[in-house]
Amino acid sequence: MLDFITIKEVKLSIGDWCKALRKDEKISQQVLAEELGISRFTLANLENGENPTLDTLLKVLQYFDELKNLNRFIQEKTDSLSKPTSLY
Amino acid sequence: MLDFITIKEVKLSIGDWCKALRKDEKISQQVLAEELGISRFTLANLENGENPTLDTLLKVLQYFDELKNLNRFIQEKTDSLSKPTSLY
DNA sequence: AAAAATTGATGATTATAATACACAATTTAT
DNA sequence: ATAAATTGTGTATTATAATCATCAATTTTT
Repeated sequence: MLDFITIKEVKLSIGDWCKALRKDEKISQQVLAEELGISRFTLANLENGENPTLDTLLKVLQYFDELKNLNRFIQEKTDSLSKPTSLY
Repeated sequence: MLDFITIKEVKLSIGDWCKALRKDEKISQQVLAEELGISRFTLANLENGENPTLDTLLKVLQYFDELKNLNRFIQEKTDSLSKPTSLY
């Protein structure tokens, strides 16, 4: 391995994702923040890899219709654990 | 569709995932919290679908070596957006 | 190149997540 | 069934995310 990843890196990835989603729809932080009912500062922090609440992240993902995909990803992970031990 | 998902549901999924990861290793909230340097209360809240910080979630995922997978998921999402518009 | 729009960043205040302690309720083990 | 361990939940306090206002810096538009 050696390719271990830090929490900070994941936060930056998440920030990049949120920014890409927003850019893709060509809306400003200002506008999106208003739509989500959060401050522009909070949104900027999320996009810049600061440490927001899970709620803030999920609000953004919900707006861009990414909640279902994420939920599927998570549930698959959970299911693979609760299964009778993948015998092979 | 009609199968839209709420933020609360995703939080519960995330909590279930974290709990499943912990149960899979057969360690208590107490022990895991100490390992992560967070309070047992914070960990319990995460597992019960409350609203933690992203940092708390990522600490748990890091412990169970799930950061790399998550990061890949996120970056794929980001890449698919920054690509030259999937022409079809 | 200038103007306009967008974004990054600061300080002060508010809201809330995190901590610490305790105890009840539940789950697991004997 | 009892005891032990684990987990959920309460209050009080502390740490920090979120808000609000503002201004500088950057990016985009004309």
